[in-house]
Amino acid sequence: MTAASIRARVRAEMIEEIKAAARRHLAVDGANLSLRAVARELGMVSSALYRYFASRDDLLTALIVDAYDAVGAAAERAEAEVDRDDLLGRWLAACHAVRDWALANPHEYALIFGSPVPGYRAPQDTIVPATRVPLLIGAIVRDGYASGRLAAEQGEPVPAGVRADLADVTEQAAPGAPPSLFARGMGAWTLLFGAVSFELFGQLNNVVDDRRAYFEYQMRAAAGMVGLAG
Amino acid sequence: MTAASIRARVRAEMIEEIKAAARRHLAVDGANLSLRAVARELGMVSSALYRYFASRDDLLTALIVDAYDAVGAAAERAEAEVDRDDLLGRWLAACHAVRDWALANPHEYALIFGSPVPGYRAPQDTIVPATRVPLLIGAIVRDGYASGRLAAEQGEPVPAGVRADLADVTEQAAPGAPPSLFARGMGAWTLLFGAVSFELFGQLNNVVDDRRAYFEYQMRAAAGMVGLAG
DNA sequence: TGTACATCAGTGAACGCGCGTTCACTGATGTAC
DNA sequence: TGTACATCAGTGAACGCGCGTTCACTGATGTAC
Repeated sequence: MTAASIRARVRAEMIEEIKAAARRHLAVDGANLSLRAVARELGMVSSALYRYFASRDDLLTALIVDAYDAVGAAAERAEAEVDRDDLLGRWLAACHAVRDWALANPHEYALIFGSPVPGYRAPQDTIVPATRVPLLIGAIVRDGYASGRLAAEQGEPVPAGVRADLADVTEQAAPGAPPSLFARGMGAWTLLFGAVSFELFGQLNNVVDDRRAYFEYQMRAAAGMVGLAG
Repeated sequence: MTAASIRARVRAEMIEEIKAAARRHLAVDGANLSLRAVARELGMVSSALYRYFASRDDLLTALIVDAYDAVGAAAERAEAEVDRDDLLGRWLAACHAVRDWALANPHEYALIFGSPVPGYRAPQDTIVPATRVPLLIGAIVRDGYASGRLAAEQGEPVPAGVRADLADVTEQAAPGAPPSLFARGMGAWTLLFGAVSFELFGQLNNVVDDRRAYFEYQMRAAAGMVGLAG
């Protein structure tokens, strides 16, 4: 291992340490992250961070990208363990993985699925990681359609304009499947994150106790909307 | 009109002006609202605000209560205009009212349905206003059940534990209706706010163009979940 | 009707903090010859 | 193998801001007699 590559590795480790400290500080400041507080926690002077991130927004972007990647990877990992033919099982595994990740990392979840950060403009880098969960849902839907278990039309008819709007994204996420089916998948995706947000952001306080059972019920209902058999 | 009541009215108007200025500043600072900025906009010195609100958190609480009341009132008003027998129409009217209000007041929406404000602890005062929309959905569901058009059981079976959890809140929101039906209503409620949040927080960017048509489709699908006939 | 007193809104200075970012610098480590 | 130079991480001071909250005060307006 050359000296240069050691230096690069140390640098990469330092970047990870900075991000880890910043993640811990999300709990305190929310998206209003303080560079100086992060530096203090690492025993550095605040200006030293500029060796690693060009600005506070750049650090925030890195946290956002990591968070999308982490929740996406968690969902993919859980879904991959389920028998390919068990469509409902794949969907539920992904749902619970998203929820478990969110409960374990509430502030990172809020960073990506909560209120937009005032004054922060998301750069292009966040787009691809943000698609991992929708792509996963697309894959389930596509498999269901390809094997003839999911119908193109079911339940509420999807208006022609909406189908046209979704043609592109369907081709990317679930190639070969009809947009009308993908539209239902997007409904399930919406219900998934709506349910996690409600739980995390306190709308279920004093309403539901067994959060996991309630969540699973709602996710089964979402699956029913899509046509995933029980 | 007595002098005392004039003084009280002027005071009430001042409180409204402060809240209006604060609402405008939500757009800039998000939940990280600056008292000094609000005072500046009103041409006052920051300490003067303490005649009206005991602290920054108190002002935030007032904004939160107002926001819940505003979105609740908007939904109630729209829903009230629809024929009582048109359950689907009542639901869709409420949905569009929520979405329209959110699009017109995105920062207030984010304040109540976005990430929790770091360091802010919601007092009891926010609980009742927060229930207006769920209560409205409860009323639709109750009417549907009372008139025999909504079945107690439909779609995914609701686990016994979840039904037990929801017994109390069902009795309050939809007295006489079965918790299994109200659980479906909560799914619709979740999908409603999930859809609005996705639209407002940017998850639909570059995905869907005709946001209104897409939203209405998803809300019809949510209605289908509950059993509201088309 | 006139006067003494109380109430209350708003001021301005101060306390004791915090922040992101820049800049010239030190000193260690690596590279090229 | 040894030396001159380049690279790079981290320092510390500074710039120019911001903030919530307290406190003694002024002066206008209302109340009680």
